[in-house]
Amino acid sequence: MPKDAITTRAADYNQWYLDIVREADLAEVAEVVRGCIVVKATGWAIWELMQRELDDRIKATGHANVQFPLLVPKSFIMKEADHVEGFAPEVAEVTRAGGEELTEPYVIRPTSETIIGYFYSRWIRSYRDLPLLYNQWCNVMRWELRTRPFLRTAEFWWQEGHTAHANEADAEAETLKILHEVYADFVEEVMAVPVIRGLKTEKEKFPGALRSYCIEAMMQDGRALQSGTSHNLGQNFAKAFDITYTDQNNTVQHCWTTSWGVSTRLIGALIMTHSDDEGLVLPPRLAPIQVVVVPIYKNDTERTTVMAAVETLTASWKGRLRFRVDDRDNLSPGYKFNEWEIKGVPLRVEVGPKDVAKGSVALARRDIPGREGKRFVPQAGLTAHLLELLAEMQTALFQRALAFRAERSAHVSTYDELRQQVERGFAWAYWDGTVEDEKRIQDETRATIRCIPLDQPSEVGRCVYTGRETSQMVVFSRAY
RNA sequence: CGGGGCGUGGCUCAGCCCGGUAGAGCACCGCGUUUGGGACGCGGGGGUCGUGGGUUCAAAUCCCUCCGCCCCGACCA
Repeated sequence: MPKDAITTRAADYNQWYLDIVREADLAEVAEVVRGCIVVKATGWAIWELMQRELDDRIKATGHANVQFPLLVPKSFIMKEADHVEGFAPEVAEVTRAGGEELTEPYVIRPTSETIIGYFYSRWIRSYRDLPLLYNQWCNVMRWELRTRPFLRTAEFWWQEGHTAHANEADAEAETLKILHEVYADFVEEVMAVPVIRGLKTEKEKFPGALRSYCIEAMMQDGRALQSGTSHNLGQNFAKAFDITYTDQNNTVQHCWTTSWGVSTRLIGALIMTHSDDEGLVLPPRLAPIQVVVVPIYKNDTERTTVMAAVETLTASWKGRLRFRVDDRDNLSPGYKFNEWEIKGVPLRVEVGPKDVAKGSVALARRDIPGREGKRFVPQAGLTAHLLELLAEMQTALFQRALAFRAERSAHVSTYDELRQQVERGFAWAYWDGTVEDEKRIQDETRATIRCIPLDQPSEVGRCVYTGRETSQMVVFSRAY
């Protein structure tokens, strides 16, 4: 394998990203299906680990999993005005089946608010049926014009939660609970990716929502990646689909609904937050293989001794560590070192004849690439040491990402400063402009308001664009 | 969807301008020597040159169609 298989970030950030996806064997562009990818074994293993962590949190907050159909009657999509406008351009339709034209075409779900709304209207009768708290794990399709593996593909995999509540306060509480207890908690604790929790502006909110909340992360090129959204849909979908209930006073009321989702895009966020020019870097909690063992030997005698030592060493790992012993006989150790580095395995243990003699192993950590991250440690107490190191790396990656974001963030008070700051990262600014102002800024700077952070300053300042006095602080950035 | 670039063994590409026997490196298979940071020798297998059409005695090469990919913009989880 050529040494220059991965373009450096400095040379071409986009190409670097594509190289990582390919070299780490996460996914492949499915050339025969426009805009789609094949998620390969390693990529899917990461997604499964993500799913498990998210699913635990979704259930811990009282939700149950269900599955709705892939196909949605086209008329359903048309029922909520803003929703139609938002999604119409990117839906794929099924117009023929069973060898005949369908009387009503189906769309392949771009999201399931409408079909779920239809069924909720049949299921909900009384306030006693509320709240209704369901989630589904599925694939969806949006016919995107420009696609990139994980970040934007025509088909992607996600979870979409859909809940119905008796009143606005309950729906709002649900929306925020998901944002904090499920999404932000998962992304920061498990992915080691720091996020800003915020509210979307009118311009950026979900089509059909009353309010959209989001978590925004900063990638290593300073651009923002929306990593999760949670929407308070108000009564918009309830009205479009007649989702009503009878309250304690025997009055018929429209429900308040929410929807929220995170997708395989998170894998893109993971790559672009932690990885380096050597390859993928995975936080230990999401690494399908946390420790790889590379045995080193020159002949069969050495092989036997070394493999016996490896067997003893790893005996207590089962169930405590996700590990693999790389006993492939046709590749040199050096090749394996590089391969596992490219694939982002957090820790590598090398066991050779000298180690067997000295009771040591060589231990390399991925967040410090090359020989620098390598040291010799005693075999005694190795398991505990590995577990400690994994925990330490998890924290170190988060801290490193946090420091990077801080370094690339700045408060700006003039439009000129804003223009300059969005070239390198997040620009925090007081804001009291209109949707039109926001569009104009996007035209001029290619940056948008990523969110209105939930933590707002107590002081007032002057709007970076209009100069009006305001207490509202927003974050501008270029985004994926 | 606009502008630009590109489709040739699995991968990266040469060949195309100027039509005439499909090539290289890496990867793969076999044997042997190797193995603590991307090993080496010898032998071997593998390509309807993206698709469809046209021109020609003859097309990877020239012309048209469609499909796909990459980059830059506009739109989006």
